[in-house]
Amino acid sequence: MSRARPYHHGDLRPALLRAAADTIDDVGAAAMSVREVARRAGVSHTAATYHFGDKAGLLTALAVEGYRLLGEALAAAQREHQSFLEVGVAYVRFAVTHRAHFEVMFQPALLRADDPSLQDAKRRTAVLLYGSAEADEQQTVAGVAAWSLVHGLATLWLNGNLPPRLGDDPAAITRVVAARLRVPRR
Amino acid sequence: MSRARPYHHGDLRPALLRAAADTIDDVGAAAMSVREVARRAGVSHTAATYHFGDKAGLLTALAVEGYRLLGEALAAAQREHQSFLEVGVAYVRFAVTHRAHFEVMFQPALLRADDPSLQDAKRRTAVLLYGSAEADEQQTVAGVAAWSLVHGLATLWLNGNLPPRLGDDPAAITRVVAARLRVPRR
DNA sequence: AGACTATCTTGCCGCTGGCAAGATTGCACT
DNA sequence: AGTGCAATCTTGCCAGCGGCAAGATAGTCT
Repeated sequence: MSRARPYHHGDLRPALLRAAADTIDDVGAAAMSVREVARRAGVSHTAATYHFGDKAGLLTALAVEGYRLLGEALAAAQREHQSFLEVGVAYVRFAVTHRAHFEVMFQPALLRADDPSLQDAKRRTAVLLYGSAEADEQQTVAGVAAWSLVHGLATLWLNGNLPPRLGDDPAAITRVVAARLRVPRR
Repeated sequence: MSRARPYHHGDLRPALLRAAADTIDDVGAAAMSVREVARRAGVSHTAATYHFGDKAGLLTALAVEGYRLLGEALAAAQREHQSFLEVGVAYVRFAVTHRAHFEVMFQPALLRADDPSLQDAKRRTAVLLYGSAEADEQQTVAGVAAWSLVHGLATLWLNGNLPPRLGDDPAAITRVVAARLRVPRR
């Protein structure tokens, strides 16, 4: 067989990020181990440490990737629908379809909070969600309200704290629930 | 010295729960170790295992306690203010003043999801927040919207994702932000 | 007093994260 | 084409962790 795994992987960093996301999907962020992630990627656990420094570094990289993906998803929703509501739906959809990323992004205890790329990613997302620093206060409040609602809805959905009677389609639930929010004044 | 720690602690279970909450406040739920909790309580780590079965059992007991405390806080707010909004404020206040409990309550991956006392506690809280199973759909949706908003606001506050310009008083922020919610029809 | 049970400890195991040292490889420069 | 160098990955090691089995201690009931 030709593919007798070469000494140099060649594309290990993204492979490790994929393996980490898969592992977290399976066992949760808290139970994820660097060794298991490395096993899935077919390398030793210190190979992961080499690329990310330590476990927190790996999770931080995953969170940064998550903020990037979320930003793209939200921008795409805004572009396609020109609708505030559909951006919220895209937020919940992202949380549900990227459980691992979403979970890590909002557990700062697992991350290197001082990492510049992380701070950058968070700042960019914040601007998308509640406007830049120069926005007026009303707009900021409206953004925070909307973000809070969809964020809470997504997390409550993910950990099974929503009443079953609302059905099992997160997007549909979001549309119904978010309707209770007063439309933001432009 | 008289208190040369007797073989039998006498009140270990609650002492361990307190120690666990303190530890989580310090290092986060993921980094909490049974051994550290036991050290803080002055016993061996297997003493904790004896009372709670395993680590998930300890965290489950903490979550159950959290649901109970939250329920009491919400009921008190309702009783004192007769205000839907102030119940939401109490929710956020609880999250901020009981970080450890709050963190554990909403991370089911850390818990024994099948524990009857946990399911019971969750059910009771759900009734408080979005009405009983017999409530009409409109009321349920309004409850879910309100719960989502305050839950999202609390978690975003806890992990530093809110814009600084809103100030540093969670209760005040809640009042401003929750005002964006349409008042529930009675 | 003696038996029984609840509570807690010690000793052990495999797994984990991180460090140090060494092996392998690609690349730059000559 | 070869040679030095830096990047990439491995092996070996350590203390700390969670969980199990066995044993020690103490309160309770008769």
